[in-house]
Amino acid sequence: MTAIKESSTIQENKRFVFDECPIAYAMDRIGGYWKPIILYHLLGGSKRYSEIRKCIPTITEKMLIQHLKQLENDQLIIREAKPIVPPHVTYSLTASGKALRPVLYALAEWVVEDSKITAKRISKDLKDFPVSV
Amino acid sequence: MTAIKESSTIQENKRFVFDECPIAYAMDRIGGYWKPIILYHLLGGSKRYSEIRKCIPTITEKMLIQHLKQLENDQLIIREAKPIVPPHVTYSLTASGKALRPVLYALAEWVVEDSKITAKRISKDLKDFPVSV
DNA sequence: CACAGTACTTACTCTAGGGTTAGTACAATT
DNA sequence: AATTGTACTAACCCTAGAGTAAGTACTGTG
Repeated sequence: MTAIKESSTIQENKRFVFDECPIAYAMDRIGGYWKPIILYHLLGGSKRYSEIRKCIPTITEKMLIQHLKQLENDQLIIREAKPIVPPHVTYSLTASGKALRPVLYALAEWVVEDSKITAKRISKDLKDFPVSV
Repeated sequence: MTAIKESSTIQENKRFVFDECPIAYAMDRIGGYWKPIILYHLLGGSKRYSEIRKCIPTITEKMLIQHLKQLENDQLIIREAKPIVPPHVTYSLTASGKALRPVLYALAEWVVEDSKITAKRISKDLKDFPVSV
C-alpha cells in the first residue's frame, strides 16, 4: 500500500460523487483491468486459486493474488482456506459479487453485438473504398 | 502515445482472449476509471465539451480530452465541430456507444442495490458487536 | 532423494495514467 | 483595452499499477 495523494481528483470524487454519478462509485469498487475478469470467472461458482489461474492464463500470480485480496477486502468475494497441507483455498462471490451478474452478462453481450457492428462497419468501409487483393 | 511493451500480459491477452473471455475484450475498449463515466453522461444525448466538463467536475481537462480522443478512435463517440469562433464542439455516442446503455444502467442499478446490502451488513455488524455511543 | 504441486510472498524495475500549470486563437462583451 | 469564454495543447513531474524473477513450507510421488 502506497500513500495516496490528498489532492487527487479521484479521491475527491469518492466523497461527493456517490449520488451524483453511480458509475464513479462502481469504478472505485470494480474498476481496473483484472477485477471484472476475475469476478466474471467466479460467476460459475466457487473456484480454487489454481483453477482461477488456469481460467485467466495471462494474469501473473502477483496480480491475481493482489486483486483477490482487494476484492475480499471490498466484500465482493469470500476466501475459504482448509488448514491442510498442501493448502486448499477456494474463492466464491458474496451477495454483492453475485449481484454483478446482470452487469457482467450485459457487458459480455455487448461485446458479441458490438463485434457484429464492427464487422459490418469494416465490410462497409471495404465496399466504399475497395482494396485490391 | 507511448510505446507498448511487447511482452505485456495485457497485450497478449488481446490476441487470444476474444472468444475465451469477452470481458477482457470489453476492458480493452471501455476499461479505465473515466471512460465509463464519460459514456454514462453521454447516454442522455449529445453534449458540448464544456457541458461534459460540468457533469464531471473532478476530471481534469487533460484527462477529459485524452479520453474523448481515445473513445473517438475506438468508434464509441463522434466528435462534431462547427467551424466558428469561439469553437462549438459536440460529442455523441455511436451505435457501439449507445449499445452500452444496458451495461451502464445495470451497473448503476447494482450500485443502488449494493448500497442497500452494505447498509444492511453494517447495521447487522453493529447489532452483533454493539458499540457504545 | 529429487521433483512436482499448493498458495502464496518478497524484492526489484518500469511505464502508463494521472496531476499541475501554463499557454493558444479569436470574438464578443464590458 | 482588458476580460471572458471556447476547446483545446504542451511541458513538466509523480505514483499506482503492472511485469519479472525468485523464494517459502510442506507433502506426496517416483
